[in-house]
Amino acid sequence: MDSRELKAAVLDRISKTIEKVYGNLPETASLVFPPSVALGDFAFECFPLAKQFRKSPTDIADKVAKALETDDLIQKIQAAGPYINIMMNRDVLFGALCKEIMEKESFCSPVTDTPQRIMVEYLSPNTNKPLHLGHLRNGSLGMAVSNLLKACVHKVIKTNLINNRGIHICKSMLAWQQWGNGETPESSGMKGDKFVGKWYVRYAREAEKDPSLENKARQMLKQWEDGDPDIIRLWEMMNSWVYQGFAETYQKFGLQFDKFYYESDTYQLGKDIIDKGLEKGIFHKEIIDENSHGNVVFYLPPEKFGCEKDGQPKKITVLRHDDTSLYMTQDIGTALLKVNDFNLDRSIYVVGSEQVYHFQCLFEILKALGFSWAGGCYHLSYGMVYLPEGKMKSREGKVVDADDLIEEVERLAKEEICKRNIEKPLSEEEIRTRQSVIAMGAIKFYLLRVRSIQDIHFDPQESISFDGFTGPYCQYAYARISGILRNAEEIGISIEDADFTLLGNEEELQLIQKLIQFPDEVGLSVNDLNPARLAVHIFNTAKSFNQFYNKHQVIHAQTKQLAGARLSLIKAAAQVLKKGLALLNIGVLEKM
RNA sequence: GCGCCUGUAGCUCAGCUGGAUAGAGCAACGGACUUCUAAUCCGUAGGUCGCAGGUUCAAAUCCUGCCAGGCGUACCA
Repeated sequence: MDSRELKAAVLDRISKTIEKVYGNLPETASLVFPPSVALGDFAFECFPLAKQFRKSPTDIADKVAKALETDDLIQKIQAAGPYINIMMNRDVLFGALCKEIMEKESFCSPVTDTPQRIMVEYLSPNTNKPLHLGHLRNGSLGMAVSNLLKACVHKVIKTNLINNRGIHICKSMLAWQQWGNGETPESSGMKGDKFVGKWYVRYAREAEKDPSLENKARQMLKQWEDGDPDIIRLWEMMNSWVYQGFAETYQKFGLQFDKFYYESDTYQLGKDIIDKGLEKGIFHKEIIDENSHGNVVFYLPPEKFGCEKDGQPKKITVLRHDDTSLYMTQDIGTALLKVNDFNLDRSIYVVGSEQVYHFQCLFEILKALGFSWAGGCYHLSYGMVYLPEGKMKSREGKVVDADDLIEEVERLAKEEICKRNIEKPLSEEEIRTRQSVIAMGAIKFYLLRVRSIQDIHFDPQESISFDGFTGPYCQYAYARISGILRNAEEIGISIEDADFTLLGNEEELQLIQKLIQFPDEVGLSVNDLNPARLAVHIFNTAKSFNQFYNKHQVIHAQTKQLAGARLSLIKAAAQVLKKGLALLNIGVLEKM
């Protein structure tokens, strides 16, 4: 019996009792958890019934509690004010549930009745600079959301839309062309994305002194769109450097993609759609005057987007007057391509919150174009990452580089690992594995533990901490359980000996409660596309285990029946921790 | 100006489909390792839930107004 069936069975008995007492089934009924496990395992609130039966909730609680009978499932019933507190049979609460968790792989999955085809586009880097902390936040979110949706048995397609064309890309190309002297990542010993990023920064520096560069970059963009072979060759070469560099970081940070889109492949489709839309009168070619430049624009519906000061509807440019495309052009093309390729029900865009307006406009345009699937598009936005000295600005080199951060946290993890294994030094290989799992866990957890809508104020000290509400704290709980399981096996303690009626102290109840709550927490995290909720719950589970661990013995318990029962409990807890962390794309270690 | 978001303990944040005493982590202070890994645990201290109204038996949570901060306001992405 899993936790949902367990709750449903309890609720069913309460509902039937209410019907017996008041003649009608309750209109709404759900179980909650008492503020303290000493009160009971579940609680039923009678507030909603007060209206239905025109009685005070305290009265109802009292009457229903008296009428409820104990049975194979329910051990004890007690009214407490407007609540009915329920204590479960220990054999069922601990035994059946732990067995379920240990044996059934899908124990935590809130499987949906209506599986959908869902695309999660995330990361979507520019090919003119290396990945930074913001990308790590984006990547952590994208992976976690994908995992969560997949756990519900949705078909998820993880996509990376590579922004490999446009004026900004030309800038790094121009700088390399002017001052690069044929240098390559290989000849300079640099990672490819770092190398190209260097030239982007160089451009910005030179452009301050020489404003004519802006025009040269624009010219180069036009040449690129016209297919100039020299420019295309240069572009291909520099792109390949960047892709190579990105691939290393994806691998290291555990980012996976099922499909790569390249804006160089999709912008043309965007242009075609806009041409057709222009014919149909969805878009409009501006007349050139002092206010407009002859661009192709879309007028946003005023009832939704308001008006300009002069009372005109707001417009948004979808194609430049010189026929070069913009971000919006490309995004329209890509959106259609995605649906054509994968027949999607939903399309999720994991993109920073500074672009909410852009996506509101994009989705509005898609709707205006008559695409029925436009309603399935959703912008999953996340807050900015601030540094102690303010907002990250890549053009000014004011960023936390992704590779640097990873390296730094790995170094700290290594220190901790070695400190703890002085007597029996570990192999280099073992250290590398452990430091990577711990460091990645630390970074990902730090980035996922707050709601995505919140801005993150990046504190270098705190971000790499392994204490408190962190990934390594959760991993450590798992490693401790693993240690106990190893020892138990050696000593010959087995869950076969378990007598679950011996369980029921405060710490055991706290822990089992976390395991019961797990599937619902996963479900709520999926509904809100909010991995932070799950992160909190995993942490609480680890904490409940640590509290239990500090106060009670497992393999040295008074009897082997108790030892077996506790072993079963912590083994189930380990499964939940592992599964939960895996949903956040965080690994676990048997030993730390 | 307008739009969106945020405002809860010294700091970073949960809680926001209204319900039992408003929680956690960090930092501070005091304790616990001859005992399954102390990357742990326990205790102390710390809060007019931005402000003011309203709805309700019940508001951090819902509604209105205001204040403060952030982002956006498109021929950048």
